[in-house]
Amino acid sequence: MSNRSLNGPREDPAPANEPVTIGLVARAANVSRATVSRVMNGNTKVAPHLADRVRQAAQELGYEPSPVARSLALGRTGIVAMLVPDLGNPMFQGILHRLTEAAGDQNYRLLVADSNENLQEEPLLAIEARRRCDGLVLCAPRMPDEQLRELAPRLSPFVLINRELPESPAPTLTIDFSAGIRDILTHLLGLGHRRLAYLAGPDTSASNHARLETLRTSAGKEFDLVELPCGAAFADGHSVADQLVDIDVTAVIAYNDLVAFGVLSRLHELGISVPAQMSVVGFDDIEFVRYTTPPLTTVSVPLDQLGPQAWSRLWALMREVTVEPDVRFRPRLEVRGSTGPAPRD
Amino acid sequence: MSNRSLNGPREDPAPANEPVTIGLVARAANVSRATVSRVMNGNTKVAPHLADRVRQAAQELGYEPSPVARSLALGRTGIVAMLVPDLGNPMFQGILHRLTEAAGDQNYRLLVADSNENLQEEPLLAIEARRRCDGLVLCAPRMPDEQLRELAPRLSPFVLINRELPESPAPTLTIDFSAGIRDILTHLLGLGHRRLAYLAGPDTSASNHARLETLRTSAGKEFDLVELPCGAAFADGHSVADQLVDIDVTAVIAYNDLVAFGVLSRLHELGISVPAQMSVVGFDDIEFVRYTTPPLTTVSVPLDQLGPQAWSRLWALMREVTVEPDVRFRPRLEVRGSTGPAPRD
DNA sequence: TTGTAGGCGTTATCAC
DNA sequence: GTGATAACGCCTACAA
Repeated sequence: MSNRSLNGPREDPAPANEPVTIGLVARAANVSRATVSRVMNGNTKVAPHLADRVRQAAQELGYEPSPVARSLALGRTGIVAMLVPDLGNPMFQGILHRLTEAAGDQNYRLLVADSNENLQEEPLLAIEARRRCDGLVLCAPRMPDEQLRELAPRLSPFVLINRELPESPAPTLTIDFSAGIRDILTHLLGLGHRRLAYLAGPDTSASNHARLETLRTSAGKEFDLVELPCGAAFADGHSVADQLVDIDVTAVIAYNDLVAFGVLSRLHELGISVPAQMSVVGFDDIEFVRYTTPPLTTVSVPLDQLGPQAWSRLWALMREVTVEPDVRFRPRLEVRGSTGPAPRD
Repeated sequence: MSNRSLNGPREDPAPANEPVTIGLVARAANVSRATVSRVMNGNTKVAPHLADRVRQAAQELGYEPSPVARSLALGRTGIVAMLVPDLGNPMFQGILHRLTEAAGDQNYRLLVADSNENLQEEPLLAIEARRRCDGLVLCAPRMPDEQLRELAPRLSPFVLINRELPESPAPTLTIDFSAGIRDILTHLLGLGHRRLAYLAGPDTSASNHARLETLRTSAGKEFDLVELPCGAAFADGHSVADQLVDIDVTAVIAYNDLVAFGVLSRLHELGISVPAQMSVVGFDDIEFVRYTTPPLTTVSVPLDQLGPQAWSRLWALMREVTVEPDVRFRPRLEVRGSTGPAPRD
């Protein structure tokens, strides 16, 4: 049993542990609460000797304004929220990192909500998160357009990340997945590959649809396409890799880097050499894939920019100033060691 | 320029866009605000027909209680914070993920603060984060004992993660780094390695000290130890690997998995075969290292448990009930493919 | 059961 | 410049 919550011997005999509020400081400094408030915020001018008294009293009492009370009085919390579909996905790590950083520079804090891919709860979570703060960065790639649209008014101000929403009422940051796929195709076809596999992500995923559509419309003439249901995680790639050997493809396009990494691993276990026998391509360019063996050819999505760009738009929205235009990030093909000429056979 | 912030044609002609508060609902339902409050919270009994009127009014007006106002009135926010030294480190991803999940089950949200390894700001950040919510999970492995100790009263209730603090006033979850190192040594010595390198992490890192100390006290009799300053990131491992070839070691112990991964990658580039020519060991067992080539031998730290365990303690603290005892997690050696018998030479 | 009224800790608008 | 005083939106004794 812990005794940590027991009170030690009382040290302050007098004030019976009165919570240290602005009123207490005011009394101690013999001024009004208004004056204490002014000193703490430094906006208005107050007489130097009074200010000193206040500061000293605050110091001695260990006073600090209550953020909650300030939030209520000011009508703003100094917090923004970000909702992600799966905190476990490394993709979000960079976004969160940079978003926290950017927001922090303006003295805003970040609340993170994780819907855990639970589409039922997502709308409520978003609303709740939003209500707790001043703005929202929403990443909900699986939410139906219609639902998102009717949700929008209750989420504003917010910025939308990593998904399309035609006629979006909110600033939107997207990634041109189609362009990325086209780059990959050009690359692989140039290497002589004519029969490709696509390891599909979750079929609720908008970005998976975008990839798939581009692939399907391109397939047929120059190359054959085999679609394999897979998923979005390491383990999915790892376990799907066995199927690859049977279907006679020379190159694999994975839904994302995690999957590609799993494939790489499994192929190695199977003794299939990459890229000599099989080329593998990822998507996202999350940090560590340049260190895989061989380093993964992938499409680099500028994840690092997503955070700051989202922040600057949200910041503009909250101040009601002009918002920068939407941007659709053009991914960049990163050719590394996991792709090579198609085996002659 | 975006026209998103312009108001569309006013749709509600009557109530001049009055903010929808509890008072509005009360008027609409023709009851007192107290009654609305009671209905919304469902604690007290109110007459069914009144309750219905209230619910309907709330529904129509789109009313939802303000979390900020509730927080002020109730004296609790329903938020907990976690402070991490570097959100970019994958190690925290799992912790955050699970912590968010566990807290969410109790309807608590998570605020995340990232000190970005800035030791100056860290105390203020911790205090600020804590004040915004009901409790704190603190991960500050570089903060001096003394400072943390004097900070403690202002952070309470909080739980301490991933560091030691003798006589800690807060519940503490630590990892037995020494034991992990000892396991690694036993493993490597058993494989015949007699000359090892340690790639040191940041020298402000408490966990680095723990590892180092164990290594140093063990070294000398059975094996030689070469310490190489390195760091905590992929890139650090990658760039330090070149030095390994010159110092004639047969095995490397990396500060963490990231570093080990970087080493693996560089060794492969250099044509040095792992484990035939060099064994490599990591630390942490972050998710993807089982997929490296070869899969990384590492010490598995039960990161997944850190989040939930931290939460349950914080939860207990906040409710002022008995707190579970501290736990020092015993890491488990995961022997995979990156270690093997020392080369005969 | 329901309403009245006061409080949660700040900030902001007034007079002085 | 400074101090009352009224918000901010909600909750909860207490009284009816």
